[in-house]
Amino acid sequence: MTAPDPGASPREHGTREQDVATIPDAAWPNLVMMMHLLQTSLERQAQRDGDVSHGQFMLLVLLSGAKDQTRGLTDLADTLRYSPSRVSHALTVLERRGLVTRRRTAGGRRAWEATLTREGRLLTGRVLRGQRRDIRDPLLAELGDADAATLAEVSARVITVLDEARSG
Amino acid sequence: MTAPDPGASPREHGTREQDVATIPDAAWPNLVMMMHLLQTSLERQAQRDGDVSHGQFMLLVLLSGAKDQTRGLTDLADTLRYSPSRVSHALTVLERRGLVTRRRTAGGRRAWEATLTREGRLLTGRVLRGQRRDIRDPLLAELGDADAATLAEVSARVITVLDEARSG
DNA sequence: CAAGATTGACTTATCAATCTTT
DNA sequence: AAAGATTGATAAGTCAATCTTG
Repeated sequence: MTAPDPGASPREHGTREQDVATIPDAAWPNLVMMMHLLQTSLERQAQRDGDVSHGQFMLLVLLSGAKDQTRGLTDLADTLRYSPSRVSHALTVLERRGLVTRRRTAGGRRAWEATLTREGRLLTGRVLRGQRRDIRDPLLAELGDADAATLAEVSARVITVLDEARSG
Repeated sequence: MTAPDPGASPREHGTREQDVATIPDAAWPNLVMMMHLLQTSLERQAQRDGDVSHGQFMLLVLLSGAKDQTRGLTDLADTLRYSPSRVSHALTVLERRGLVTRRRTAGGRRAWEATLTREGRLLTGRVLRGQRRDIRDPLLAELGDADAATLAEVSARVITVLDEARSG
């Protein structure tokens, strides 16, 4: 399949040859389609290997990488751009399944924090392994180290831009 | 913010300096986070400028780029990896709003096709302009032509890989 | 009273079951 | 009967309103 063209200006091409000078015009539609397809893969895989949505899974991943497997709810929400409501609903489900626990933060604050349970750690590991095996590894292998490195850099820059657009 | 590390192997770094040889290890978490943040932006923008979900919007975009603004339902589903059900539900909403019409395909087949209405075209254009102005342009400007070109290529390759994983 | 979080109503997405046309 | 699409039940995400603690 060739990428469809969401976002490109409607214009005719004189030839079918790839026009190097206009490649940047394809950047956006390609990027949008790539993100869509990859996200779709990630969602299916998280559902299949862990019976969790990818949105829930990202919360688990954040916790699994945190000190004491614990982070504040507002912090989780800010990092992932989730609404407080979304975090709350998601944690309710995850807590019911015994994957996380919620408790008040120490220090007499009015905030709460979530902690990954042992079960949560196991599930997160299982889903991560499937993700690496079925999605990440084949993809990065296909790209090769050089392109993977470029992608890492570009992604980091995009993340920075989007972060600044939020806070700045 | 720095990218969190979903999918990276848990290992300690000896130093805080950026280790060039290990940049590819960051490719995956960066990519996952970038996709998440960008998708989030796209969803909010489509909702804001068109009162449609990004999932619905992509259907509109496919139609807007098609001959006679028309495509078969199965074709739409295949391209976007939507289930038949999802396409049907989405078109029901879009049709109710007067943005698309559904009719049987010519040629005595049992298939159906969807066509963008004039209103649908207007809305799609409006959302696309907002998307370009608020998301695409700032982002690609920040990246510069060279990186945008690389991103386009890499995205195209990823799309191909994911397409082959499906059909092959 | 305001920061921080939850609740409830509504929309979107998914999965299984069903209907329709050839 | 099988391709192509719809329907209906459930789960996830969003927005506005509300509860709670310092």
